[in-house]
Amino acid sequence: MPEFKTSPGTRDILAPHSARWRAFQEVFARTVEAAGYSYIIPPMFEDLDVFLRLGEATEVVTKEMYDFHDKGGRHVALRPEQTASVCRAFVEHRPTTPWKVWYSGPNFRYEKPQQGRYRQFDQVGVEALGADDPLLDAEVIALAAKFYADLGLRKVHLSINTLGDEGDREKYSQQLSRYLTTNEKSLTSESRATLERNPLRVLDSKREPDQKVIAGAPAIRDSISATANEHFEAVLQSLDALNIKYEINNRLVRGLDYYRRTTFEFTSTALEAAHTAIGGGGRYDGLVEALGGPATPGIGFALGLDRTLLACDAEQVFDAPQTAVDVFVVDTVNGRHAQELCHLLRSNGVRADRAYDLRSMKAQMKSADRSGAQIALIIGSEEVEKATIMLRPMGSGEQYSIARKDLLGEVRKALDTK
RNA sequence: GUGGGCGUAGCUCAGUUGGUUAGAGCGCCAGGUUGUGGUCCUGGAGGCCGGGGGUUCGAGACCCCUCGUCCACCCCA
Repeated sequence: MPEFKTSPGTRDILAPHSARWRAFQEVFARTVEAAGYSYIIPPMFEDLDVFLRLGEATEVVTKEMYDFHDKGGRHVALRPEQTASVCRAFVEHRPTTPWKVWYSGPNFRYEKPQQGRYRQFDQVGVEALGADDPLLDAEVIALAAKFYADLGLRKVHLSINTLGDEGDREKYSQQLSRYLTTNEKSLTSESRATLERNPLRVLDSKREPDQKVIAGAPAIRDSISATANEHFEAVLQSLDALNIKYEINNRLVRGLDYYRRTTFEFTSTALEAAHTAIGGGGRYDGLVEALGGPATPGIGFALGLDRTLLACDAEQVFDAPQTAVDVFVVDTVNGRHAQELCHLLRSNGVRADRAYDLRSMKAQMKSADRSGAQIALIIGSEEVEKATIMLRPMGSGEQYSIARKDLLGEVRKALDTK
């Protein structure tokens, strides 16, 4: 057993999986940049207070933060998500609105790891700040849906809800609290504890006894303001116009307390177990203000790479891309011919690799096979004498001699006909 | 954070009621083929049986602790 292993909830991502990750990020970049979102790279840690603004009832903040004091005595934390950082960046730089950005990178939450749940986990996402327009809500949701489709996913389910405005949320929270308190005896002890902290979160409970109580709970849509309701209607209408299928789920509250109005979640129906949630987001119209900026509306979403890729596995789509070289050079003379040929080929845009330590031809051919190269170039003493190279298209069982000076042309020709 | 399953070779896993030098397949290396891979054959390397303690004449198997991992809850991506 090795002395050192990765920390719990972290892991190395090796080929071919790593190539898939990169491709994933590239597809995302293409999708959102085509909609006018620019790339932002926020720092991985910030002043702890930035994240505390996410809400005192948010478990991500209260229980799962990776925080520490740095050598200068600052109390900092690894980011648990990126929305807060983006809003902080907005306040710090005051870009013109609407400010539409996308990001990609790791976040950190101190949780008990499971499949699809890591302490360091990657998300991609977008945030759009400075516009109230319900059409923007629909655009953001449509963008996420398009991205899933671009990956090839079909079994993605969209749930949507509105939490009303700040006052509505509070009003509903009290109303719900009254209802739940009345029925407290029927709730599980866990939910009774949750009820103390944040009544809205009780709606998330999947426990049987709670489900019965929740089924009879008042719905938030009945207690939101006319303007918030109007906003929600407009979002739905726009989604209909874009032909995006959704299900209104008035129990959907989500774990981050900053959400106002529109909130949504994508689940994969191809996945089972606890990690079906592959992405989500919503409006957070009070967050910029909470971070000391001017009242600025905002909306965004984040998708988990791991879970989305698990969904891809389940649907057997979005395979890892091939990263093979084009050519493998076998040199049984001294290795220097391979060195020079590789250099020449690479300089001319041909992907080339070789073996080292002057191993036997058999061993080098085996490496050539494993490399996935389409052709092997073989150089032995005979070739060196005649200034030729043996060109062997892999898989054909045939090979032919070419003049060394014709290398580039012959290689290109052989690659083309493949 | 709570509860449960599982930790044996690089990987996937066997390992009888505790009994001598711990196995297989795949992968890796070498040879069969002194210039040729993908098939086949032969051989080889590679394990403090997750770690620590205990029971026993004897532990990979049993007990305790610990760490890791997986599953459920919780939370969420």
